[in-house]
Amino acid sequence: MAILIFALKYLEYRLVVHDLSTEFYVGIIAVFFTGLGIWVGLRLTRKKVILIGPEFVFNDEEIQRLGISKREHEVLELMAKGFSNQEIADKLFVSLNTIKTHSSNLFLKLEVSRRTQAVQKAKELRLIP
Amino acid sequence: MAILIFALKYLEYRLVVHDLSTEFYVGIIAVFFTGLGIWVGLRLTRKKVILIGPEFVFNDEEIQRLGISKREHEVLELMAKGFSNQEIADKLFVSLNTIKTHSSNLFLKLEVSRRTQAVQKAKELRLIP
DNA sequence: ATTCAAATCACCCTTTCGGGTGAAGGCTTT
DNA sequence: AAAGCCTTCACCCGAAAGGGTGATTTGAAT
Repeated sequence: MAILIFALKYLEYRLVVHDLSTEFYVGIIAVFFTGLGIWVGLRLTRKKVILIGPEFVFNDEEIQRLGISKREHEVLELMAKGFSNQEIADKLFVSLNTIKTHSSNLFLKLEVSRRTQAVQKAKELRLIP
Repeated sequence: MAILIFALKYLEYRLVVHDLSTEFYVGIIAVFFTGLGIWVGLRLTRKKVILIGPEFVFNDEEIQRLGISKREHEVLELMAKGFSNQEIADKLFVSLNTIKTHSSNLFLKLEVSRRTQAVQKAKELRLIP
C-alpha cells in the first residue's frame, strides 16, 4: 500500500514536470504492478509448498481393514527403522519370541514373507511414515 | 500483452469521455495489474509444484563419494524392492555368493549391518527412489 | 459367565543373512 | 608390466529371520 501511494504520487509529479505521453506512464505502472503481483504470488505459494511437504497422516482405514493391532503397528514402525527383532524386543520390553509372533502375524496380514517387503508395502499403503 | 494494450486504449477512451481524476485511473491500473501479476505468479509456481512432486534424481555425488559401483547399485535397488539374495541372484543371472559379496560390500560402504538399514539409508541419501 | 481378540512367551525346525577369507578373470590406469 | 578396481564365485560359520504349533493371561464384548 505504501509503495502504491508512493508510486502514484511520484508518477503524478513526473507527469507535471515533464510532458511525456499518458500511455507511457500507464505502461510503466502496468509493468511495475504486474511485477509486484508476480512477486506477491510467488510469496504466497512458496509458503504453501513448504506446508505441503512434511505432512503425513496414517491410513487408519487400511490399518483396520488389514486387522493390524496397536502392538503390531508398533513393531512395524520399528522394523521400518531398520531394527532387528532382538532390538525391537528390547525397546518394547518383551521377549524375542513375542516379536517373532507379531512379525509373523504382520507378514500374514500384509501378505508378504520378508521384512523388507513388509516395510515397502506398509509405506505404500501409508501405514507408516 | 494484448490485454495490456486493450486496457491502455480503453482507459484512454474513458479519460476523454468522462472527466475523472488521473489518480483514479492509475489506481485502477495498479490494482488490475497487481491482480494479473498475482495470477501469473500462481500459475508459475503451480507448475513448479506439479513438477517437483514426481521427479526423482539419483544423488550421483553421494554414490561416487561412497564408492558404490554400478553392480552394487543394482543390487541395492532390488534389495529395496524386497527381494531376497537368491531372487536378486536369479534376476541378475549370477550366483547367490556373488550377491552376498555385493551386499556385504554395500553394508560396509553404507556403514550398516542389516539390509533394512541399508534400504533406509539409501533412500535418505537419495541413492534409490 | 462365556466367548473372543490381543498380547505374551516357549520350542521346534528350516531358510536366509551377514561376516570373514580367498581367489580368478577382466578392464583401466599408471 | 604392474597396480588397482570391479565382478564373479566358493566355502565356512554363526546369527538372524521366518514358519508352525501350542499355551497362558488379560481385558473387552456378548
